[in-house]
Amino acid sequence: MDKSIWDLERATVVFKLLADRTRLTIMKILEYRECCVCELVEIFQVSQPSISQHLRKLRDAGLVQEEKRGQWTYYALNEESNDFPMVQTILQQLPDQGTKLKAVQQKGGLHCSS
Amino acid sequence: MDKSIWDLERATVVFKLLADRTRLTIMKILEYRECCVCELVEIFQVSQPSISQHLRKLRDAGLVQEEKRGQWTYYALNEESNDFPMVQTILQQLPDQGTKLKAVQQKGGLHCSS
DNA sequence: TAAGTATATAATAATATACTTATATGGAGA
DNA sequence: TCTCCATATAAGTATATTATTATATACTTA
Repeated sequence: MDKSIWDLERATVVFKLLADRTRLTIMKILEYRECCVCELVEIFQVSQPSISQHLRKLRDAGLVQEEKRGQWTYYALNEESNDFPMVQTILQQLPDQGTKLKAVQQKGGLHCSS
Repeated sequence: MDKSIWDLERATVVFKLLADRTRLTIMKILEYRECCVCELVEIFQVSQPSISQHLRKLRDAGLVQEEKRGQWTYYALNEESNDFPMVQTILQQLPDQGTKLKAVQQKGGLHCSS
């Protein structure tokens, strides 16, 4: 359990990032497991650049980290972030989004190793 | 303690409202006690209409409730809101802002009964 | 090396946000 | 009633946000 006090200024930054349906869902999915960009593109009804831009915002703020493996880029929650306890506390309250990921896996067609 | 699961869509709405320094601070102040508009105007470095507009957004979303008493309008957290548990969980993590209110009281000059 | 796939970036457009000043409304008291 | 004070609303402006399409980059494999 998170006992820390959140910096108010920092909280507004994090809230702004989470105040978007796509980004908030991405974060909850990443709480379930790390994830390749192509999987996220499949899940949402928006273009690939749009997903990339959302991921960049989350990464610029340090909320997620990227790791390139071969042709693919994987994103994961950044557990080293000072904001991680805040993020975790919030994500824990949200309904599971893992099923979205499973649906994409089921459907097949992606070549990433997830 | 809040055990409820937050609706994801609703969470983005609340985060958007709290993703502003002024509004987030107002909410934390109102957690301390209900408050007259004129007190809030004193606390922040923005114009009175700006405060009114922030309050309206919070009220339109049901996060706060207004009550007119005589010449003054008092705002308080709306504990009846479905979002109140979420709001409360968040506010509890933020640093106290009650001192801002006390500073205004000390300074005097306001005629409201707070 | 050519072609295909995965991802990022650039440019742009539509919309939303948050402030300002000016003005309206409505209660309180002389 | 006239005026003052508290608050809300309107209008305008600057900036931010989020999507799109077009294009660039980089790895992979034939």
